[in-house]
Amino acid sequence: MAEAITPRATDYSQWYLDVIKSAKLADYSPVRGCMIIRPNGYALWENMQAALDGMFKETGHENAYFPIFIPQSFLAKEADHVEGFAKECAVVTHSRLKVDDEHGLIADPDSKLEENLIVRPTSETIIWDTYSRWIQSWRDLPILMNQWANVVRWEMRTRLFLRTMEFLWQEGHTAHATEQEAVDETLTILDIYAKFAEEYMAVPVIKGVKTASERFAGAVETYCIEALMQDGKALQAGTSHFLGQNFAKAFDCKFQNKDNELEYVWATSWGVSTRLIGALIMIHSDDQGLILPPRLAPKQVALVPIYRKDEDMQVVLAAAAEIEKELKAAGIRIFVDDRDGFRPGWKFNEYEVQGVPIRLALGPRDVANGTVEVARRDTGEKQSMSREGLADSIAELLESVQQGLFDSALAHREENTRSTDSYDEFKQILDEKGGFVSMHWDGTAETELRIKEETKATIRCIPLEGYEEDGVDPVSGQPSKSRVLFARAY
RNA sequence: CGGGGUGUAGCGCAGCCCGGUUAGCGCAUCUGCUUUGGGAGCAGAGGGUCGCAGGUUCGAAUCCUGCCACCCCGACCA
Repeated sequence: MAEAITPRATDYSQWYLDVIKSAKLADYSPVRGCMIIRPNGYALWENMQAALDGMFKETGHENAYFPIFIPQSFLAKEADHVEGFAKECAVVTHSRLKVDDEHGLIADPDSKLEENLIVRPTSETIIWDTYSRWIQSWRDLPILMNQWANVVRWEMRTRLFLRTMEFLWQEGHTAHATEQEAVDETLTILDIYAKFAEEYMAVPVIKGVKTASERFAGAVETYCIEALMQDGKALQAGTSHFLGQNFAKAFDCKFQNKDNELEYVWATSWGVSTRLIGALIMIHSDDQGLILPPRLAPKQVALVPIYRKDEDMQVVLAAAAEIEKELKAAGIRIFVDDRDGFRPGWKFNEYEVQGVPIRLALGPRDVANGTVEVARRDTGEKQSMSREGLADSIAELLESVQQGLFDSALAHREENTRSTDSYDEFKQILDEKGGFVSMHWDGTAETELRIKEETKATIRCIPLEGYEEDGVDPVSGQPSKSRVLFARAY
């Protein structure tokens, strides 16, 4: 046994870190809280990017790129925004190093910058400064823009993928002539996020609205998708913000409308990050390691050739090459592991730990019989399949794995979503079972805060659908118009 | 920032209380032979400023002082 993965039941946090390490997704860096994304992790991210990017473009968005440095003064322009981000900004103050006799290498005092630069924690400010120059007329609108970038937030406590000081994400920033158009955009993106999570990641999500206290700094309304992890904790998987005219006012971004009047521009911003990889790991994987949904898996199928003698090797590798060609032609991402210095058992284990959805084993016996051994990672089932029509069988199996992962994640969420009208029962559910708890809430920040302080549970969202009903908040005794979803969260 | 912990080979650790030959062990690595349908076996080899800086001592990984870093648990967050 090279490295053991801590079982989930023993220590869920350690299990999560062990899975990342043994699947070679990421590594720690010399700098606290930063993460090295290894090829296995990055390939996964690239597949996520490709799918999302396609959906953004289909809905009329274009990619651009803005600088990593933002003048410090920009951050000060939107009051809520600065309050939200000021405490976690990396600040660049000098432009040079020099060797000092006493202290070694130091920032050269003579190179102190005229104005400090902030390493972007998000790009609203620099983008709205730019939009104020780009937008004059209603003809300049809308602007539907996205960027793939890295951002830095100086977090106090970090966790690989879930919260790192630097992370990769996409941030969309759109500008509109009317409030309705901006709200519609916010919801269009929310739908894209939910579709991506469910159809590609096989992660069921709940669409909802954040409460005022959980809202993005500078937003009028924050919409989100929330997912439930295997340990019963919730994770915010993506957010889409309706920014109103807040940033337009802060950066004096006005346009002349068809009636010849000056109006402030309406805004949205939205993002998902490498945190999604964390969600993927926590939702599907098991004590043996990572489990990847086929649609995002960099390797969908790994073929392990088995042979003893040299003449067997020739025959087996030739058959493996045929299978490879056949499956590739059918658009399946297959990898033939013909490395000689590793034994089959070792390879079986490697692909299991790395979450490859389907593993094929091909030995002299199979070649003689015209079969191949097929093992699926999610259920562990093994079967012998005929080489006849193999590409179709595998494609079907991949779909079945994809659907199976979604179904079991959904079943888990449903089993762990409970409704209550009693605060005592609410606490009991959180302590004994975890998961989502649906309860009435009077809509006040006071009650929300009290519940958070007493139970560590937060309102994950006010779901968009299916939770409206008249009732009473059991904590305050005040009337309520809708249930909301509470959970302890990452 | 508060609480706890850890720094010794690439990784994981022992040794430290009670100072004393050449600082050990497991995994990994390299070489050779045998192996190959579920993480191979045997034999050999390489690899260390014991976190950093002072101090005590004939002698410090070990005792003392100071510093630094990282990890875990809380408050904050995509």
